[in-house]
Amino acid sequence: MAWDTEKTKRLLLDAAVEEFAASGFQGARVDRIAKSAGVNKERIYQYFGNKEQLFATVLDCQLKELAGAVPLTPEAAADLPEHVGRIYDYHVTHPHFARLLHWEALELGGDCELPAEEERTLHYLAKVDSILQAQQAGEVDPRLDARVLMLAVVHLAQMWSALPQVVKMLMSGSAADTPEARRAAVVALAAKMVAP
Amino acid sequence: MAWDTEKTKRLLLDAAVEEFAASGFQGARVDRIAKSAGVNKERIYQYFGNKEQLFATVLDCQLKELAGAVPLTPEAAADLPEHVGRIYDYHVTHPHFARLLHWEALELGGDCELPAEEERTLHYLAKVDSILQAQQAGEVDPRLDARVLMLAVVHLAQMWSALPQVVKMLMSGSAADTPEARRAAVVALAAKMVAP
DNA sequence: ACTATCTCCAACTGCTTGGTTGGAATCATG
DNA sequence: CATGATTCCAACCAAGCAGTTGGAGATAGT
Repeated sequence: MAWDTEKTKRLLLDAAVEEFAASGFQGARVDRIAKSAGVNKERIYQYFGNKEQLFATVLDCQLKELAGAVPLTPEAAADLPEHVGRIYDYHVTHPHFARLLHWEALELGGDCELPAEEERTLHYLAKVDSILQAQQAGEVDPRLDARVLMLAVVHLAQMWSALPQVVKMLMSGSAADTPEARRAAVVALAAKMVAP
Repeated sequence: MAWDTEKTKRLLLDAAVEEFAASGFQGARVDRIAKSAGVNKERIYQYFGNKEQLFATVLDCQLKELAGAVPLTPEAAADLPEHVGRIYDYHVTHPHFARLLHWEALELGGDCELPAEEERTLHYLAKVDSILQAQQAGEVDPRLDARVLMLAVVHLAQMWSALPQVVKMLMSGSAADTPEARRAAVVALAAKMVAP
């Protein structure tokens, strides 16, 4: 049987995404990644160097994707609340992305060089620019700083996934608490926030 | 010299708070806690059982405190934006509390029994009640679900501390980005959100 | 002052884990 | 098909870690 090193690499990366999203860097076990990928552990060191570099690779790929996943074009910025809704949808279908983002926040913090920092910064700044245009077009309250607004959008959109334990304590046993209601709630909140 | 076991306990707990806030459960080292408290490691096992129970104790104390730190009385709920400002202040002066909250989110999640769950739930529900009263008094938009509003308040208030790397990428090199401006921004956002 | 009990600590144990190695199987090339 | 490079893997290693132990110093009751 022929070797398929690309496939092995991909298997490892996918397994690593799962493991790191679930347990973070410190909590992740290299053995588990290898085992769940059905690949020998040693491959990780040949392909990716070591655990730290594997983590960096995972963050690099996934967070790049996260920043660009729901594009905020100038047209999309005209309806910022709906955009928040779409990010919310993205978090629902890709729960490990938000987790990686938070692991990055806690384990790396804002003090050191980040994976894919330049590229992600550009992504964010492009979005800020779209918001600026929407402000000039009168579709978004021009009194708010566009960057602050962008940050608020990010946080509103992940309101339901960032602190599940708080959600649990607040929402325990509410029949009306459905995914659709949650989406509608963040969209409504965003709408009030950006209204001119 | 007389023993002062209470003091040793407190030294250990304080050191544990620092260590767990900085590194989470998996990342925290029992040796480091003991060393930074200036106490022998074995004391931890005598006083707190094991690492896990120490972590639970730390979360229990600190998160109880966090939930009750900035009380949301019915009167305070009348000016919800200013309340958000006060929570923001609290996060600025107690940065490890928010970190513990996020470590709890990532490492425990919403699926298992939480430390001090009942007490914290009561804290939160009391706050929701205050918001409900403010809504009836016409000081807060009555169309929004009070619990959702509470969740949004929590998230807005920690907008600047939860994802420092995103803040960094968004705000890099902005002279106008001061603590006062940040506070004013979250207060303004909250004001628009809750306005009837 | 004697003894039982509590507080403290240095050194130790055993397991987990990141990382390595030596060699077998597979492939590409001349 | 011979040779050298590459992919794969089981077993191994050393370090770091949570948790333990045995005994020394301090205290309180009698």
